[in-house]
Amino acid sequence: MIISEKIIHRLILYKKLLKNLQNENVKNIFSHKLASLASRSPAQVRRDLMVVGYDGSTVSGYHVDELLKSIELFLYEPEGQKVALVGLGNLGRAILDYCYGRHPNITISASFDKDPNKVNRVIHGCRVYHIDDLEKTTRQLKIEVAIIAIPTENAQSIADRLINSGVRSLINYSPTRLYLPLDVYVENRDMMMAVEKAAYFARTLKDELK
Amino acid sequence: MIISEKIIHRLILYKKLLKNLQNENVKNIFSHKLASLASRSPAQVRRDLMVVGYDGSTVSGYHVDELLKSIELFLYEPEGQKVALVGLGNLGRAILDYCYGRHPNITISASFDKDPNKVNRVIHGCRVYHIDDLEKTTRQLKIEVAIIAIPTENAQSIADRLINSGVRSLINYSPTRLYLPLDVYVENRDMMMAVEKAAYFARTLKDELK
DNA sequence: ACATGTGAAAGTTTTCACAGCG
DNA sequence: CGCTGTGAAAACTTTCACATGT
Repeated sequence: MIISEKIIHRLILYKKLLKNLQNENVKNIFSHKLASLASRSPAQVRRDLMVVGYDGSTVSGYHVDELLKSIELFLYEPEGQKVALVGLGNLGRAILDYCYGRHPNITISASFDKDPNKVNRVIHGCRVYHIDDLEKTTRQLKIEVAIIAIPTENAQSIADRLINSGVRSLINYSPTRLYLPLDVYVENRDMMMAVEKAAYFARTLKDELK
Repeated sequence: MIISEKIIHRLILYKKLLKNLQNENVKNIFSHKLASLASRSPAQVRRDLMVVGYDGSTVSGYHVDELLKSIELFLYEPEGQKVALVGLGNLGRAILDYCYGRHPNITISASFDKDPNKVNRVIHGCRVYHIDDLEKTTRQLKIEVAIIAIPTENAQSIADRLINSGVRSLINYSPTRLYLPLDVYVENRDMMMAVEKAAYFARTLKDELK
């Protein structure tokens, strides 16, 4: 079966919400409750959970720990996955901070910058390499996911170099649109585009429901 | 007519691409060319452009300047819209940098932080206010769009305060999920969730086409 | 009773395919 | 011709509604 990006996105959200519930010592949850936490319909939650193959009980709903385990099993490589971060300006630093300690299996293991003052430092367990070592390090660490956090221009050439070094998935925070092979996953996160969209809906969403 | 988020997103993308073309002095463009720049199908581009009500010519395609003008007319409030930024850590600074000078009509006009060393400074034309002045300043400047760039916990209470001060649209970079009235637009941009999604597709997108 | 899992229906988005035109 | 604009079809996503289980 081929599973859509939307479903994956929601599974990751359910996982996050379930983790919160676990911390609050909630043991079981019904689809309608999880749905309301995720701002979705109960039917959608149930259908999404079909893909991970964990069955709830009709009497007590889903067992939080078990469901969490099933979703994680479905989503993640058990041996862990390494992520590279290109660009250690304000944005790169923020990404390191926001992601640090959030996931046991997925870690930002290398970052790259051209500033010699940053190279060789270690931030949140992530070593900073010179950008010239991008190919070598990426291959050595078997990195498959990369985050581009440089302001512009050479984003495309950085992306090409990453893909040539074995990276299969990119998150692009630069304002440059990237053109890459079709079997590479790219998520574009142009910050200005997000603001423009929000501005449009601030104008038009005044009365109608979403 | 009610226009979907997806179409708006693509229109903003077309606009950006057309701006690039304009800078390269390209005068006209066919739907198939714009489509390939946007990684979409020509039919989709033509259908999207229907909503802005600008008709291309069958002989030379779309006139870049005219089409750009039509899209902008469709998307933006002519008097301009003001954006608030809450949180001036690394992420907030990065957002200011990435958005500065990118849009004539939409500007980040106020930012908020609790650090007294930051308050009253002006960065890229954006004045920093103390977080206690959030309500007053937001109302005074008639701000309708806000960006939440604080790491966690009180994101919900900041969001509530923003909505109570007239904000209609939010971009949430915090890892906290926000619960707000249905007539408020929220875009959640949890950075870790993006990485997790990318990691999943790095594993599964190895051979199949997207 | 009440919640799950799911076939079928409804709704939404994308693509096809072609009339019409310079 | 080779393009646009668009009705109609196809593909995809969400919701409905109910059989089933406890």
